[in-house]
Amino acid sequence: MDAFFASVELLRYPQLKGLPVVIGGGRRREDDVLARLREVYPERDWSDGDLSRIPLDFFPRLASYTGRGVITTATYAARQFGVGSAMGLMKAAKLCPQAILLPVDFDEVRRISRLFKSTILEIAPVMEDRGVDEVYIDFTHVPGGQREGGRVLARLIQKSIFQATGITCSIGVAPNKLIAKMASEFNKPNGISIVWPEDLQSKIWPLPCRKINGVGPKADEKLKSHGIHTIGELAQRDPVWLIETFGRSYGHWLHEVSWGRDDRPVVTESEPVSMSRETTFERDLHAVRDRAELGAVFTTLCEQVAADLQRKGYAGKTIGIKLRYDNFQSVTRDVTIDHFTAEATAIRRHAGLCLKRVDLSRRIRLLGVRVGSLLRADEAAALASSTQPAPVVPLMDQLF
DNA sequence: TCTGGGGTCCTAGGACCC
DNA sequence: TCTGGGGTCCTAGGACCC
Repeated sequence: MDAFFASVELLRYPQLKGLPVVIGGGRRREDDVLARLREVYPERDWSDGDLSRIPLDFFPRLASYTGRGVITTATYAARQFGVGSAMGLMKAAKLCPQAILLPVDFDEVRRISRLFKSTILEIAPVMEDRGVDEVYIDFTHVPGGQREGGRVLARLIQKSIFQATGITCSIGVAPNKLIAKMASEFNKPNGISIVWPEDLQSKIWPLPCRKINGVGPKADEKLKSHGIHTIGELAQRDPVWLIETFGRSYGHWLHEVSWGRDDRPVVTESEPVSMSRETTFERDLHAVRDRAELGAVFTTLCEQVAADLQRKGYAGKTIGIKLRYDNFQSVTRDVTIDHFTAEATAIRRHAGLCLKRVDLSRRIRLLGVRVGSLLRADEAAALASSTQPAPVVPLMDQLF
């Protein structure tokens, strides 16, 4: 193996080990739980989230949940009941009513996430950010990165992350990102897996196709309908047939990944393409009957996107909205304007026009606002001053 | 038992220009 | 008036990921 890629996945809330706990729901009554716990048990250190000595009946049971949230993550004890990430909390309550429901502590997650990444960067500078709890690392040019197939370096990273955050992670090392990602799942929650090119048949081919990063529920269903369940079965299919069945690009890609081939580099820097804010209402709203409420939420979303853009230093020129109706069908509308903006009023104005182009007679469960075609704010400003004539001073301003 | 929020990328048709 | 091909941009929807 001449290149070594590692996929590192951080595992949250290890201190809840053994308890059936489900985390999720967000922004609801349960948000108060941690605050209440801090009040009731002020002597305890809540920064490490150690809940093991608190009476269980103190916590809200999942069975009493009535909202619309989904599970962010669940302990292994809760997963035994079939609950897991992205599952609706109402469904989870049926499967495991005794589970304890905790809100997500977003600030804490962000803090740990930053610590996790900065710790890795000190050891291995070629790192790709894949979200709050996941990164790819290129070990190839890290001194000692190839000793024992990468295991020595992986061990050092794992140990350093644990010292910095108190949280465990699993690491997969392989010749490319695709295999490294799959390898990182072999030895959860605190393992290291090395997969060599010659391990393809024994370790990768027996896996279900769904384990491939990029094969989701739809593609998996279609593969199954053709009798393809494992990656090995996929690898045996004629690439021409795959292209005919799944399209030129996706079909070719399926063939390549089934043979463990992936030459994507680890990307250390990237510019955002869009920024958005969206919200699902507690109950479905109607454009006419709930006009005031909808209007207020809409304005808030526009202000939030504008604030996000300004804080991060970007401006965009494609402004759009997203609606989800009560039947879960989504529609989007967007418009591209002739200049870059990060202003809430401008976003609100153009998004408002987009809103007029969709069916507003049906009940709405979600509303979102998006700004795309982003450019760094300084570049956008330079562009504006170089391409536009001197700004026209409005008549009223000239007069007064 | 209905399914969060924040993203990226791909596809496909149509407009428009050369 | 009909007929080209290529390239780019815009828009809408959808799959997928964390």
